[in-house]
Amino acid sequence: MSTPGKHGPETRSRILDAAEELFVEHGLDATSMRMITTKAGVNLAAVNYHFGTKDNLIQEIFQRRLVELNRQRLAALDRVEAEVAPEGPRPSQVLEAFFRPSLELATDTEHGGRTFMQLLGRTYTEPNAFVRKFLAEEYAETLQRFLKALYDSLPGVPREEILWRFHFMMGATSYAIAGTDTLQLFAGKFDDADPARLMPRLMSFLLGGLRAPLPDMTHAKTQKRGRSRAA
Amino acid sequence: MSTPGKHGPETRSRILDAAEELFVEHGLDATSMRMITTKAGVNLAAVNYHFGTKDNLIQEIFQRRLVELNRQRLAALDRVEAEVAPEGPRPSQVLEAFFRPSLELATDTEHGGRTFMQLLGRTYTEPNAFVRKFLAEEYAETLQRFLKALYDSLPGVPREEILWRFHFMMGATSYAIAGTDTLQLFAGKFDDADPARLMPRLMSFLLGGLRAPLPDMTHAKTQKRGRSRAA
DNA sequence: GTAGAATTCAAACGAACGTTTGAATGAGTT
DNA sequence: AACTCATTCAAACGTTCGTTTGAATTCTAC
Repeated sequence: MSTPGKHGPETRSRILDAAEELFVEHGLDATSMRMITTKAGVNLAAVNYHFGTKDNLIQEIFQRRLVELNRQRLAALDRVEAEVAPEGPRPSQVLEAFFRPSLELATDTEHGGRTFMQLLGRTYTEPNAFVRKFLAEEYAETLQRFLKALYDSLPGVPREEILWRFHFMMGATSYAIAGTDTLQLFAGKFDDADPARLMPRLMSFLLGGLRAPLPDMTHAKTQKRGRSRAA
Repeated sequence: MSTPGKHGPETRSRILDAAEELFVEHGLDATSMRMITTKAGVNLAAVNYHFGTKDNLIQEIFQRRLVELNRQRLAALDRVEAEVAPEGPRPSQVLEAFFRPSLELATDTEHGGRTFMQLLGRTYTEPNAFVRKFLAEEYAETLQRFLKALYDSLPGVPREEILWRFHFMMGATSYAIAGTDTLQLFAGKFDDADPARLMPRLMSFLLGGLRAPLPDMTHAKTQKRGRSRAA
């Protein structure tokens, strides 16, 4: 079936790399087959020959990266769980295991890692049903394990709150990676996008948010206006 | 045929409402003129007649909401600045002035406010150049005033750090509004999407992140790429 | 060196896109 | 009544889309 290339084994990867860049630049829908094949320097029909459909191409792009990314995340979680056997890992260690691999991938400019992470961040909110479906499948196991680890590391905190805060953290991280230009458009300056400095900045913020005092939900149902107390 | 013999100014707003919903559901590109006019129950040519082009329609949808949203934000900032004349507002008050109007708009299900805020959250990362351009223009003044207020409320904290954290906060908020279904896909349960409970949850998280200890950047500078070298 | 499979290629496919057209239809004015 | 002007309508415009086709080309193996 998928017997490796006889002719030019480069063609497949040339397409993948070109498509990845174009998807980041223009979005999934706005990137046409002709743009991809032109940039890759291959024939138009090559995409359908090697990948079948455009959706399949998209799926392969995400899979080749996500499988490796989540493998690293789970390995990191295994590591910290093995280290601190008795009491289990601390919340900061769980967060590090989850977010550091993605930030390190976002640092890699040589192999397109940064390109892909920008694409991934944008795709979390992509309405495309096909994309959302396998994104959920690809993340299911990883999310489940990390949420459990986070629950265990924060005994006494309602799981619903942890889930929400994990949601917030993923949003902050995605924007940090995907949309440097977003705030750049907004705020002007912002020349310093050095990803090596991003990690400590983001981790401080995420930990501060995760460990913030729980909100007072006593009259949250009807509350329209009013000042939630800040510690 | 579809509208029995009546001419009316409804056509414009019918198109706007239908388009807003469809843009949220399928994205800007994937929503066609024919989908919009069919849902609105108007003739295909009506969009071009009333709005000129599809891009103009998109722009009008965002403008009619964003102008009002940023007006509310600035009014709220004026209010807190007038109240606490001498020492200036506290960070929590600045954040409230910025984020509460958007969350309240996201609560409004009757007039499509929630629909629009989901669309807006997704659009922050939209590659569409046309959309990004006027989004930046529309936000320029508001962002500038709020960043200044935030700088003043946190004397001694490097502005670069505040800018980053504001970026993180916008990311977390956008995801909280736009992508409840994102985490829902990931995590399963999550039935409770009551926006009235979202506000205190989010504010606690944001304040915790904003006031987190500053990261230690002592040796983050020189390290460019991964840890290929042992220290 | 020739058979046969794998890959590339130029060309075309039908469908869907945003937009334009020109005639039909309505309400308001004189 | 007739005229005006804004709006609606069915139909078509040219373009681009993702995909398919069938012949050429290149590689592998005998």
